[in-house]
Order: sequence, then structure tokens, then C-alpha cells
Amino acid sequence: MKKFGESLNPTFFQQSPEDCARDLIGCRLAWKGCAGVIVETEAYAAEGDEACHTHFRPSARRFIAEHPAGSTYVYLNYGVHWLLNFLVKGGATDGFVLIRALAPSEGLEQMRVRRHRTRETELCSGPGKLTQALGIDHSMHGMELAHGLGLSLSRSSRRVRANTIACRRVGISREIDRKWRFVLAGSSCLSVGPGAE
DNA sequence: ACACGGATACTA
DNA sequence: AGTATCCGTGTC
Repeated sequence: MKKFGESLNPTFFQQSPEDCARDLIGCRLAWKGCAGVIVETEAYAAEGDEACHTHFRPSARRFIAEHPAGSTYVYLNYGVHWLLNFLVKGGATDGFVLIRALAPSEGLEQMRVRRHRTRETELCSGPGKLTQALGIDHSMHGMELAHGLGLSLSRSSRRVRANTIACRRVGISREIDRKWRFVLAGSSCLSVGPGAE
């Protein structure tokens, strides 16, 4: 099918979902003229994680079997919002990383039009918001990282890594104790704060 | 606080 | 067919 964009190292998505989600903090995500720095992610494990789609969707299990590491997994949530995930595969455990928030860096005017909002902190501060801002929908489902979706791996600087916080995932009812949500500390573009502990 | 909305996967 | 569930957002 399609090939990876040259800005991406495929082995990045061949570690555990947890490590992948942590390392994506600080990376630059770009799509069709818009871009932002990833400031919030969540990891989901295909095995033993009841919050992962694989636990209740045969189609998710099939998706993992039929797609390579790094493929986009895009689905409609609550009938309203498209959510962007990347397939993690080939490491200790397979799974997904949900992209939950960006700090906008390029194409802000286009984002403002799509979002009907002007403030920078309201453009990509949520998993549904960022897909709306970037114009990502189901047509991007199952794509490999090429054709305009550039994921520049600004490979977590020590500073970013030192400021990445692990906390509880949000919006789920099962497996709520895993600290598989990762945020860039102090970012003004998070969906919600990191919470206590 | 609550409405909005549709794909997926059940039960028949 | 009909029903339950779901990784959210904006406005009430």
C-alpha cells in the first residue's frame, strides 16, 4: 500500500504503547498545511486492557492484524467527533496511541475557520478538537504515514522528557487506574489538567 | 447540568 | 428491526 513519510522512523511505533505514547509528547504533527506539537496522548493495549477497542470491537482486532505499525486508526466517537490514533505494533505488546491535544504551530487561521474559535488554546485542546482543526476524518482511517501527514519526530529532548507527566486516562469507565495518559507539564493546550497525584 | 449524534456489535 | 455502548464538545 502506502509508504511512510521520510520524516518518520517506523521503529518508533514498534515499542510498547506506553513508551510510544510518552515519546510522542513534544513531537510535531502536521497535516495539509496545519501543524502542532503533541502535548497530550494516551496509550491503549490490545491485550489485557478493557478500555481498548480490541476488547469489544472485532474490527479493531482485525485492524491490527491487517495494518503495519504507525497506521492511522480513526473512528467516530459519540457520533460527533473523529479521534486520531496510531497503531503500535511489533513490540512487547500491540495497541494504540490516542492523540489528545496539540499546541498549534502552523495553519492557525485555517484552524480558526474550521473550529469557529479564535483563541489558540481552544483550537486543538482535545482529541475531537484537533481532528476538526486539522480537517481529519474517516477518509484518513488506515493510512500509513505518507501523503501529507508528516509526523516529525523532534525526538523528545531531555527537557521535554523531564516535563512529561504520566497520569490517569480520561473519559473511560474501565481500567481507570492505569497511568497511561501523558501530558506536557504546564501546557495551556491540554484537554483537561493532569489532576492530582 | 445536559443534549447532540452515528458507527459498531450485540440480540432476535 | 431494535437496543446498548462509546477514548467528547458546546451550550444550557
